Order: sequence, then C-alpha cells, then structure tokens
Amino acid sequence: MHAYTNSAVSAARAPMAMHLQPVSAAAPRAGADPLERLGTAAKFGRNHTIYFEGDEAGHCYRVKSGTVRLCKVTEDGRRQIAAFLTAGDLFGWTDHGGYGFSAEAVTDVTLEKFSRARIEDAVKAFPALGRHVLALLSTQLASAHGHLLLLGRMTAAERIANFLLELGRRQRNDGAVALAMCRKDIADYLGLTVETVSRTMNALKREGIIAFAEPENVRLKQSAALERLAMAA
Amino acid sequence: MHAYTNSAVSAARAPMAMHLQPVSAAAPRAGADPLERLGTAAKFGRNHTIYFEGDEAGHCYRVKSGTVRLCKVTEDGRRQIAAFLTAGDLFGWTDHGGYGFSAEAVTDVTLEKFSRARIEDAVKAFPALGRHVLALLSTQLASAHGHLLLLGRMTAAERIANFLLELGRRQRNDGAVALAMCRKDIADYLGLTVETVSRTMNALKREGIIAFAEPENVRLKQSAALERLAMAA
DNA sequence: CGCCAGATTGATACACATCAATTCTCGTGG
DNA sequence: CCACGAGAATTGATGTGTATCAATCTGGCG
Repeated sequence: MHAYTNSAVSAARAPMAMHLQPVSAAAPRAGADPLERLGTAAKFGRNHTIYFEGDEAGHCYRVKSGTVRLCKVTEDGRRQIAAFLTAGDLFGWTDHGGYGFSAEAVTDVTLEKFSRARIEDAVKAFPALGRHVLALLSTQLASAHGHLLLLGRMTAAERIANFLLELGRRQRNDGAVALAMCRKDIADYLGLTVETVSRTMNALKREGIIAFAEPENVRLKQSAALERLAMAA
Repeated sequence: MHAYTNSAVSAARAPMAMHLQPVSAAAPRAGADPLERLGTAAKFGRNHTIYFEGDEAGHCYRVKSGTVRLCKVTEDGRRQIAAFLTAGDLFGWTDHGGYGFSAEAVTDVTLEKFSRARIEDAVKAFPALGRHVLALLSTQLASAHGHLLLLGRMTAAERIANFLLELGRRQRNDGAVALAMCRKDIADYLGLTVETVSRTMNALKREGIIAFAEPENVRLKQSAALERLAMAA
C-alpha cells in the first residue's frame, strides 16, 4: 500500500520528489479563513523533507491533509520530534533568519504554502490575521510545555498513555486510533527507543488496556485505565 | 489542586513577605516600547507564586527585574520547569481559559502586569503591538523546542553544559555566570535530580572546565570544552 | 551556639538503553 | 506463484546512566 522506500533518517537525504503547484486564487469567502487566499498548494510524499533546520525561512505552511513531523537531529544522529502536525496546524513561522527545526512528511501530505514576505504584508493589512496566528502559536507553546513535562518527568508507560490519549482526542474516533507514524517516530517523539515503545505497548495490550492487530491501528479498550496511567497533571 | 504538599516543592512554602503594589501609569514615551503604558507594576518576593496553573488567565506579565520560573507539577509532586525568564520576557499569555503552568518568583522580582481585557483592546488598536507579542511568542516556542531535544535526547553532562552556556550567553559576563536558582530548580529544569546535577557540576569542576567556590557563582574556564560537551546541534 | 535548608558525597537499585536475534509484512523479480 | 530481500516490529539477554536512599558537610541566621 505505502511505498516505504527509506528510513526516517535517510529520508532527509533522499532526492526530493517535490510537487509544487501554484494554485488559482482560491474561494473568496473572506472572514471564514483569513489565510485562505494567500497560499499556494504544495504536496510532499511520505518521508520527504519539506525543509531543513537552519534553512532560510522563506515560507510558512499550513497542513491541509496528512501528518507532518517537526524534528531536530544532533550531529551523532539522535533525533527529537517536537510535534506531529495535522490538518489546520501552522508551522515554519519564525522571527529569525532560519527555521528552528526540520519539517518532514510522515504520510503523503498536502500543504498550503505562504511566502514570508506576502504574509508579513498581509498581517500588516489585516490585523485579525495576526491575532489568528498569535492564537495558533500560543496553543503550540502550551502544547510544547506539556511535552516538556512528559519528556522531563514521565515514565515510559506514562508517555505512551499520554500519547495514545492525545491522538485519540485529536481523532475523536471513539476508541479507534490510527497511528500515522512508525514506532521509531513515536520513540523519537516520546524520548524513548523503539524497543521500549514496542515493549510498553505490548504490555498494555497484554493487560487488555489497548488492543491492536496491526501496529498502526490501536483500539483504546479501557480509556479510564489509560487516563490513570497518563497521570492527570 | 494547587497546594504544594510535599518536599519536592517545599521552597514555595517558605515564609516570605509578598509585596504587591499597583503603580501609577508609567512614563509616557510612546513608540519605544509598545507595552509601556499599559501595565501596572507588581513585585513578588523570592519563591512566591505569581499565579497557579489552571487559574483564570486574567493577566499577563513582563519581567522587569529578577528571575521567574514557569512550572508544572504532577499530583505526586514531580515538577518540570519549562523556562527561567528574565528582564524583557513575557509570560502568562494564553488564548484559553486558564494558565498552562504556574509562575513563581525565583528571586525577588519586579513585573509589569497587563490586564487581559486591556491588552486585547490594545492589540486591536495597535497592530504593531500584536506583532511584537507574536515575535516574543515565536522566540519562546523556538526555545521550548530546543529544550525538548535537551530533555528527550541529552545526557546529564550535555544538559548541564547547555544550561551553563545558555546562562552565560544571556548574561554575557565573559566567563562569570550567576545562578539565580538553586540546585533543585536546575534539576527540575533539566529533567534530572539534585544529586545528579551536583555530581555532574562537581565533575566538571574537577576536570577544570568550570570553577566555583559558592554554588551560585560559576566561572566557565574552558568554554570550548563546554561547547564540545554541549554538542552543537 | 545550634538549627536548618541547601549542597555534596557514597552505596545501591532499577528503568530504560543497548546489543542481538527472530518474526512479520509486503513488494519484487525470477 | 513463490522464494527472496528489506524494513518494521517484536522479543530476549545484558549493560549502564541516572534515580533513590542515606549520610555528611556547609553556611547563614535567630
């Protein structure tokens, strides 16, 4: 079904088959979405890099469909994923020269791409847009702070529980959670190793708290138990 | 539940006089600082709480002097400090009902306090102010992302090295770094224990990379060695 | 002087990493 | 159609970095 041609890391160096198609000025219904008419569409295939940390920050993006990961990689290959982004999330906004992290497509994604220059003008012209972005950023900051607690102070089981509940919340599919990302991605998001992620998830499965046949489709069977594990802050 | 009930955070219970004095509308020179005339002054004594996580977010603040810590505490007393803030830093900005973390005075601090309602009006009236806040938030988000890498993927020595270098950068006092916070605060910021912080710092001292007589005044003797340890991303 | 909180140091425990197979799935070419 | 190979996931055995438990030391202060 999916062509998994390269590992998470090597993907960064893979030749970028990137399709960038300028799009006709979109539907005009102003008010609804202040960003709507400013962007062009862009598509990226699974595991391809949208931009690298440090690249001149010429654009920012909004996810239309699919999942994007934001990550930092150290010289010696350790990787930390700061966030998984889905429809509606904005990324690549920065007030400095370069991007603060790399952005990669976890699944095939469609994005809206906004030129830095144009968006700056637009923010000046339509202050409501600035407030909109402000709200998005402040939400992302809050979520990052939550993630700090997770990485700094939680056990493996607590991290997994929080992760699954968070995904469940975002998908609000009763108890069915689809994992767009592989175990390595989860590990790098939670500050663990693949092995620990696998072991912990299978332990939860053995206890009947979650269930899954294939690795990418998990069912939360006892949300209450998960919540207890996740440790309400 | 916000009562500090255990030793991990006992510092917050220390008896301290808290001074809160509303202040006359300040110096009028507009232009220079878009926030200048909107705030009132507030002072908090060392280790006093400015607000609790979850409190109705009626105000936001800017640090004038001293150091503030932003933290989250779990039910069982584990604490994670998301950031230490110093002069010029803004905090308490949120687009949701309640604050996302508690704010506490590490040292005696003086703050500017902005009412949510007034600042919202001001942002509408002066879009430049909104852009200013946007820039601050985006910087904080970048810094949070850096911290995620530290917490998720770095060793104790790397965390300490990064911490000291970061403080040094902020104080740009050649090699002399003043630690406003105690070892426990450092530990909770770096996702370690007090013992590990102490051991690691004394190891660096033994190796001649840093030096200190009292715990709160460190001298970076071999910045190059520290940088190497800190592992340039 | 004696107390106390903070810092340090030491001994030991453990959660998770690391190293090492094995299994599973799926796409591919003979 | 099936053996083959490759990446992903799982499982097991072992190692280790840091936590935990437990003193001891230090400096400030009533």
